[in-house]
Amino acid sequence: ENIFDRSRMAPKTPIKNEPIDLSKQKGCTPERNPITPVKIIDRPQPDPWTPTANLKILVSAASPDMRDREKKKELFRPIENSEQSDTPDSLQYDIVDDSTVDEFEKQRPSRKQKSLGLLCQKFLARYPNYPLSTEKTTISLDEVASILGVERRRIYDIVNVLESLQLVSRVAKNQYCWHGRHNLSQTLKMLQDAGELQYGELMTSQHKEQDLDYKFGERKKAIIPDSQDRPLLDFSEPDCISASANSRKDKSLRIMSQKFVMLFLVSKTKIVTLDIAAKILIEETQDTVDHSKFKTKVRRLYDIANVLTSLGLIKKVHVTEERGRKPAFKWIGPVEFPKNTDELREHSPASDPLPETQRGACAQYQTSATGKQRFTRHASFNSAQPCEASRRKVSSEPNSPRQERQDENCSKMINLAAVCRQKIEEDTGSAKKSNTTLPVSLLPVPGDSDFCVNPLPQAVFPVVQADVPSFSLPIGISNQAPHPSMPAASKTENGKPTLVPNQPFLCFPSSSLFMLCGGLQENNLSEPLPTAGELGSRNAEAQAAIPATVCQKRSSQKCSSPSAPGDDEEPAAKKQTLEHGDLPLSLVVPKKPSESPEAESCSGNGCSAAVHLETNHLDLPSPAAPETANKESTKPLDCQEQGKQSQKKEPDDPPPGNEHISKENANQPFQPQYLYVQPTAGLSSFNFLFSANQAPGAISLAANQLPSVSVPCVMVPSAALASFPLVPFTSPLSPVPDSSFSATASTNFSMSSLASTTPVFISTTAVVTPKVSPAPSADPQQPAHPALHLSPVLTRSCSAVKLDSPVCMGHPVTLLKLQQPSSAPLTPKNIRPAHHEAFFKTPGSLGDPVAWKKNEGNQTRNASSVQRRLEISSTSPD
DNA sequence: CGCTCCCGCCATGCC
DNA sequence: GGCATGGCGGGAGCG
Repeated sequence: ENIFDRSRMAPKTPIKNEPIDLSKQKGCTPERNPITPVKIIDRPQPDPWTPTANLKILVSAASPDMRDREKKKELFRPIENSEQSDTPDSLQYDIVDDSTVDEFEKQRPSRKQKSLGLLCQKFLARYPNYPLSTEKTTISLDEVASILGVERRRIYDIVNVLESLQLVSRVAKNQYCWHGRHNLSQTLKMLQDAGELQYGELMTSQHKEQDLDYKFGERKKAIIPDSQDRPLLDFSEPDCISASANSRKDKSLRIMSQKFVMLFLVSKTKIVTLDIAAKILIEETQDTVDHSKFKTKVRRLYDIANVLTSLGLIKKVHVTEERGRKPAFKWIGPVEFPKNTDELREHSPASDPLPETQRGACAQYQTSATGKQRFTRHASFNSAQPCEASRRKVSSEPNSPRQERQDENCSKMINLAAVCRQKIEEDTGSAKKSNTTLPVSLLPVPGDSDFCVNPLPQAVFPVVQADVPSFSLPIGISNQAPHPSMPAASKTENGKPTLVPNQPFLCFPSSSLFMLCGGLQENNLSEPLPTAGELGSRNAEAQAAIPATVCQKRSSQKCSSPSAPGDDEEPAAKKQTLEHGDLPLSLVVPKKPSESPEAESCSGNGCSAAVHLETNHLDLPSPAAPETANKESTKPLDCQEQGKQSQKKEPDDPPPGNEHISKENANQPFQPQYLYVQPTAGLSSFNFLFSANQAPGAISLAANQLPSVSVPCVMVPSAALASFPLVPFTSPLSPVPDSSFSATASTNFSMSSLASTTPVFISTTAVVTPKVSPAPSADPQQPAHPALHLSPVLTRSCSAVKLDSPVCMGHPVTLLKLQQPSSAPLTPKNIRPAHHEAFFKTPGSLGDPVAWKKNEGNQTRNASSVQRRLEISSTSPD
């Protein structure tokens, strides 16, 4: 057969190598010949493979077609084999399919199967994210090409992008050196810096206008002066590489890749639409934009994006603009580096005492795998944390040997996680796109409009949960974990007011009332990445680690949010949600104002809100952190389950971590329950969501605040929703208290709008009392033993229980979560009232946003997510 | 139908 | 001239 092929193939490039039977050797040991392989295949036949064709084939096995196919198969097989053998990571997917499916199908490579992204994954699977410093892995292009069963040309595409990030460097002809992600964070930082210089202001410029920034209101300056790109970074050389080689033009792909990444890093929103990127890149090039060029650029960007996606640095999203929906990519990799800007930076390796490797791992994790990152992060965080964390938290834990271990573990875990993730993703397949749960969880992802739409069952919750927990955690908890980073980071970090959650929101049509039941968490948990499981194993250390992870998550998340609070997300998606949101949106924002003015500006836009939400999520997770340890233990299970369930998990590495956290949060404390109430009378178009968890007071607050918000829709964290089963109440409901609720609630609401405070509470717990009382006594929550302490399991059970019966009703479990915040010394109750007041007060009254923030920082956490939301809103109005 | 982006022709430049 | 690189864009797969 081989021969056969050759004959066909032959013509083109002379056989660089001698005819190799790639097929055979590949499987076996391709290694040796460095030579350029001959093209593996030429496409034997023109005939399109159609399912039908397959059938035919089947029918007549002997047909020539069959043969060809077979050939193809073989060709591909090598890939599969390599994958399998090489890396577990690789999708098993294919394999499975193969078994199940006809061989034919396998063979026929669908376009997807040949995608650059997939190819890149396979490629990456072959090498460790963080190779030991000692070992240098060299990559032979020919070898890889043959192993992966693709043309060299494709490998160039991958390698060029990887090289732009310094994951590899060119050593010699046909030889590249694999560096892994150790330097990734550094590289990204460099790019970020460079990007700021070049584009910095730019982000805004005209192009952007349209999109992201623009929306956000960032006014960016127009242009960049220097722009022209010099090659920003010539990483390549730095490494070991011999730079000798690069002369060729500018190697646009490499440069484009760097610039593209820079755009993300510079972008507040972290979302870059292809067209904008193309325009920017073209401009730099200075060319006049001509359509064809534009198209070409876009094609290249897709190539780059595919690789970056495989690296887990970006994900595809859609930005909805006035004009319509545009393809865009969102940065999901590490955002903050040590830079000054964000707190996050702290994480940065610099501070870390850890060995490079470890650092690398950290970095990797970020980029790469899901949950892993967290760990790494936190490890790094720990070290780093001091900065922020220290402030808030107590001690930053220095890196202890423990950390190192953790790191190691982390790396391992990460790998595992990565693998798992991949699998999951694969399994999930398309799923991610839509939900991207992971992303969500990880990222707050508000961005994706899609998300908004989709309530995911999965992971998302974290967000919700996060809200509460986060508060607490950050506050008190932090101690343990150095993590302060986590929650703190987002929120506390800087002392800024906590961020509002990033959570993605769900929009509900104003309709009747919906009860959301808590308990979802579990589901959410599902998301937990394998990583978590792994982590769990380690758990022991976990505590420390966990927090770290949390931190990481946060950091990651935060990064996004904090750095660009407003922008974070997607604008588009948000927009949808935002629409209503405008008001509300603004809410969130406040937190960061300090840092990002932008955010503020953005806040105006819905965007900010989204961002905030995300933040919250982050926060939440953080709180969870402590719990995490516990969870971890549990997690493993969860993970599995999750994997199945959630599948969603996406590539985002971080998410997993978050997820975990979230889960944790969810588990314990919080099962947030929300009520969605349509406003009956008073408010014309308002719908409210209440969180059961929150103290009644909170609710009441809402009412007060409401005025500011007049949105037809209520935004709910998607996560939350997802987690909860929604029960639509058509109208007043069942007799159950709920019904009462509904009634009351509605009234209240209306009231609220008018007056104030009656809080409507539905919580299962005692809370139910609708205390209208001004104060939200919040206390009910007191219980709040730190959820953390609670064993996740217990919590779950509890939640479950609650849910079960009344659940629908929304007996919400109010849990402790609030308390968690308790960790904070403050008495929640006391505090709350204050908050509430503040919150409730009209934004205007708020006047002291600062106070708010303060409160938030401390108390806020205590407050339920809802409150926060409110708060946020209030602020924004400001 | 339009978004994606695979595929591979062919230019560029080194040896 | 041979070969390594990689720019580039036609056009097909896919949703």
